[in-house]
Amino acid sequence: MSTREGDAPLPTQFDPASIERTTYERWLAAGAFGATASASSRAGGERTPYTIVIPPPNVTDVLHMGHGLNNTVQDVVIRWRRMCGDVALWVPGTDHAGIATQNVVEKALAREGLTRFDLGREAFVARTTAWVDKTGGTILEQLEAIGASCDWSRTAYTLSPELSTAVREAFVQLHERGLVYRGHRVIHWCPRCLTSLSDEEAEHHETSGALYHVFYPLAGADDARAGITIATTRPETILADVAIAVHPADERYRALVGRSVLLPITGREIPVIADEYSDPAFGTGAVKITPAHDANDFEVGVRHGLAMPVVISPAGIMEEVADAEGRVPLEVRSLDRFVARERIVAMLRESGRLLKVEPHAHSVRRCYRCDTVVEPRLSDQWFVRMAPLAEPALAAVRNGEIRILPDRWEAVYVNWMENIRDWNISRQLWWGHRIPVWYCDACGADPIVRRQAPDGCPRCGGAVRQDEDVLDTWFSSWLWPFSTLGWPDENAADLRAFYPTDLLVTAPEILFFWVARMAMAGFAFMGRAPFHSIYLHGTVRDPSHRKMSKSLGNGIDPLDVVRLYGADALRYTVIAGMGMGADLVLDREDLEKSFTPGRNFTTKLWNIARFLLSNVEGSRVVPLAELPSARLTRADRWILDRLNAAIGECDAALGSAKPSGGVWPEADRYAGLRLNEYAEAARRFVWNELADWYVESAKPRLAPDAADGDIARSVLVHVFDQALRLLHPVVPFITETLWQRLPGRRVDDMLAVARWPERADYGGDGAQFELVREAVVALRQARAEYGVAPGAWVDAVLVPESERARETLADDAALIGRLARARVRLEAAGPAGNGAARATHALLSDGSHVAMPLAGAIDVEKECARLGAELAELSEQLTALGTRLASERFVSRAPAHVVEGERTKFRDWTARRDQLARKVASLCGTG
RNA sequence: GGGCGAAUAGCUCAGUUGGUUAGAGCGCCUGCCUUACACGCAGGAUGUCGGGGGUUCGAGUCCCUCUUCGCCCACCA
Repeated sequence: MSTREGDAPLPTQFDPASIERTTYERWLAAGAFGATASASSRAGGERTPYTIVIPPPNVTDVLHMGHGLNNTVQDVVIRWRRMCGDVALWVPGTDHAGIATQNVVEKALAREGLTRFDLGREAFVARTTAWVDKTGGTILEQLEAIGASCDWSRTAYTLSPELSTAVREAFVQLHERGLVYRGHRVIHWCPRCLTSLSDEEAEHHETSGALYHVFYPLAGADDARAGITIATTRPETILADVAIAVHPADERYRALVGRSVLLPITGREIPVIADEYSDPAFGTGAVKITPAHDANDFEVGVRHGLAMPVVISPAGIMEEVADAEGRVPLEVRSLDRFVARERIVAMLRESGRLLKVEPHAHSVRRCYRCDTVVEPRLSDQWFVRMAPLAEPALAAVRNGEIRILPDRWEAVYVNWMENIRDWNISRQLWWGHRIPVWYCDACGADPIVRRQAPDGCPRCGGAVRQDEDVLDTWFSSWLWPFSTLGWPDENAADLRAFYPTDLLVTAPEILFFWVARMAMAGFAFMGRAPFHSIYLHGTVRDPSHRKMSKSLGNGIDPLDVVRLYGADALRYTVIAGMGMGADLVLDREDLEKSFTPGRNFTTKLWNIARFLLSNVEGSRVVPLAELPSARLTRADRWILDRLNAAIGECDAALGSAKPSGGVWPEADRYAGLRLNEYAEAARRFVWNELADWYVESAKPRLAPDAADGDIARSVLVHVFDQALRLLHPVVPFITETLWQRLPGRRVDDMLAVARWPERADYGGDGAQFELVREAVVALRQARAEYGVAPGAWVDAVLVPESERARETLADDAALIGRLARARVRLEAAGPAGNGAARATHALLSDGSHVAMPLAGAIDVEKECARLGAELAELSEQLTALGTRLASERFVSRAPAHVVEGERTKFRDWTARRDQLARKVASLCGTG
C-alpha cells in the first residue's frame, strides 16, 4: 500500500518525455522547491539557508541555450544544497527590460503604421503591459521543462508594485545621501531608441573610418594659406564648432592662440584657444571643439565658457536645434547625420578645404540594444555618484568576502571599480519605472524627490508635474537580491531569513551592468554583500566559435533538445562538457552529436536500473546496515570503497557551500563549484565501476540458486540508491524516477529532498579486488592480442606472488574465469615457466602473474620479442630511476614523501624486472 | 592605447599548491547482438603539452621571450 512495488516494469527504451512532466508535477505537488522562511537559522529555525536569485531573463525572452546553461548551473547547485539539508531557496523572476521590451512593442506598432507617439504615453504603457501580461513569462514555464527547481511562489518581476516601491526607496535614499544628482552634460544618445544610454550600454566597436583633414583659414589674414588644419572623423559636426584648441606648449600654433579662424562652409569666426586636451602628437595637433556633440569638447567648452550649439536632432537629423541659428546650411538641413557627412565632405572638397582623407581605424560606440551608432548629445540627465558606492564593493572582493569564479575575473572587476564613472540612470523611454521626481513650474522650486507623488508644490502649493523620464532597467535589477525578498521592509520574513544570498550565476557580459552594481547596492542599502560567490560561466558557441544568437541563426532551441533527448541529457551534456568559465561548443546542425554524452549516459542509467529492478523484484532486500559485514565479498567491499571515494570526489569538486566566518579562506576561495569534475566523478563511478565491474561480477550471485544473492541485492540496491543521489542534481528527472522504484520506497519518498550521500565505514577493505580486475584485464588483453575467438574458452594459469594474492585469486578464480572466458587454475609461485612455458604472461601490480598456455595459438617469436622489449624498457627506466635515487641533490632536496615513493617504486620495478627476466628465459630459452 | 586569458590526442576540452609511465568525452581502428544497455561490450591506435630560452633533483604546471587566437576596458579628435 505504502510502497511503490507493483509498478509495471520499466519500458525497454528510455523515453524522457514519458517521465519528465509527471515527475515535475510530483515535485510541485509535494512542495519540494518551496523554502520556508521560518526554517532558516537566521529566523530562529534549525536549518542553514542557501539562496540563489535568478538572473531575471527579459520578460519577452524565449528560452535559448544561454538560459539553458545558466539555469542548469543554478539548478545543480540549489538541488545539491537542498539535499544537503539547507533551506534552499531559488528565487525566480523576470526583468521588464526597458529598452528591449519597448522596442518590441514599437515594432509591432510600426506594422500597424503607428508610433508610440500616436498612442500617447498612457495608452502605450497600457498596451505594453497587456502584451507582457499575455505573452510574458513564457520563459519561466520553459524553465520548468529543463527541471529548474525554483520556488515559484516567490516569482518576482522588476516592474511589479513591490519592486516599484523598492526602486523609489532606493532613488530617494540615494538622493538624500547626495548620491543622486541632475547633471547637464554630454551623454550617449541612441537616435533610434531616442533615449540616453549609460556608458556600459554604449558598446565599443572597432570601425574602419576616415580621418578628414580640414583647413580653417585665419580670419582677416592676407595670406590665404594662413590658418589651421584640423583632423576629424565626424566632419558633419563642423557646423557646431565653436573653437579650435591647440596645446599651450605647441610652438607651431603659439602665435595663433587668441586669434580667430573661419569655419568652413558657414564662414563663421571662431577663436583659437589653448587647452591641454589637445594632443600635439595626434593628427595635426589642432582639434576642433564641438561642445554639444562630444564629451571631451564639452569639458573644454565648460573650461573656456564657450557656446554650445546643437545641430543634430534627437533622431540624428541635421537641424538648428539649440543656439545654432545660421549654423546649418540649407544643403544639409533635415538630412540624416551620415548623409550629411557625405554632403559636407563633398562641399569641403569643392571649396578646397578638404586637404586629406586618410583611413582611420577607431572605435565607435553603438547602442547595445539596436546597434545604432550612438550620438554624443548634450542633455540633462539623472546620475548616480558611484565612487562612494564602489568602495565597499571593491573592498569585499579584495578581502575575500566576495569571490569571483573563475578568479581571473576579479581583476576585471577591480579594474572597473577603481575607475568607476557616474551612472546615467535616466532614460527617455516610456516603459519602466518613472523617476520619482516632480517639478513645480509655478515657483520654480528645486526638484521634489519623493517616495509618493506630492499633492502639490511644498513651497507654493501649485500643481506639480512628474519627470517624464524612466529609470534605467538596471536600476531595478541592481536591487534584485533584496527587493525580491521584501525590501524595503526591513522586517520582511524572507529578507531576514534569506539575505544575504549565497551564489550568483551569470555570464561575464553583465559583470558591470548587473553583478558589480548588485554588489554596490547590497552594501548601500543592506549594509552587506548580497552574495559571497559569483560564478561566471562561459558562452554557448557554434563549431566555428561564433556566439549562438538569433541573428546568426546558429542557435539551438533547448526545448528541441528536451523533446529529442530529454532534459537530463541536455543538463548532463552542458554540465559535464563545461570547464569552469569555459565556453560550450554545440552544433546546431548535428544535435545528436552535440548531446550524445548526455543521451548515452541517461540511457545507461536507465538500463542499469532495468537490470537491477528485474533482479530484486519479489525478493526482500535487506538494508545494507542490517547485514553482517563479514558476509560481504571482496567485490562488495570494493564497490563500497569506490562509492566512498566517489562521494569524496564529488564533495571535493563541489567544495564548501559558504565561506567560514564570512570570508573565504585562501584554501577554499578558488576551490569548489567545479561542476564538470563532480559530474565526471559520479559518471565514472556509476558507469566504469558499478556497471562495468560490480554488476558484471554480481550476475552469478543473482541467479535464483546462488548462495549469497541476498547480499549482492542489498549492496546493489544500496550503491545504486547512493549513486542516484549523487547524480540527482545533474539529471534530476531520471534519477527521481528510478530512485522511487527502488525496493522499500514509500509513495511520498522523494529524491529531490532525500539526503546527500555521506561516506560510511563498512568495516572492510576492498583493495584486494583490484587484483581480480587486473587479472581479468590481463587475460582479456592476451585474448585480443592473440586473436582468440570471442566465444572460445581458454585455459589460464594464475600464479600468485604472495599468500594474500593466493587467497584472493583462489577465492575469485571462478569470477575471473567467467569475466575472461577462461578455465582458470592456480599454480604455486616458484621458478617461472613450470607448466607455463609457451604461454603468454602478464604481470600484475603486486608481482603475481597470469599466464595463458596458448601452445599452437601463439607466435613464440613474437611473444619473445614483445617480452624482450618490455624487459628492455623496464630495465632502462630502472636505470634512470636508480641514477636519480643515487643523486645527492635529489635525496637531499626533494620532500621526504617523494623520495620514499621513488624508493618504493624502485623496489617494485626491480621485482618485476627480475620476474620478467625469468619468464623471458623460460619461454625463449635465452638468458 | 591599457589590462587579462588561451594554445595539451583528429574535434571539444580536464589537468587544484611543480612530483608515479599526461587524462575524459566525441570521433577513429579491430572484434563482438556475452540472457540491462549496439545510445552497448571488450580490446586498440593517436600527444616534440604552440616555438625558443631559463629556474629546479624534477616543468604541461614557475620565469623570460616569440608566434597565433580570443576577451575586457579606453575621452586621441
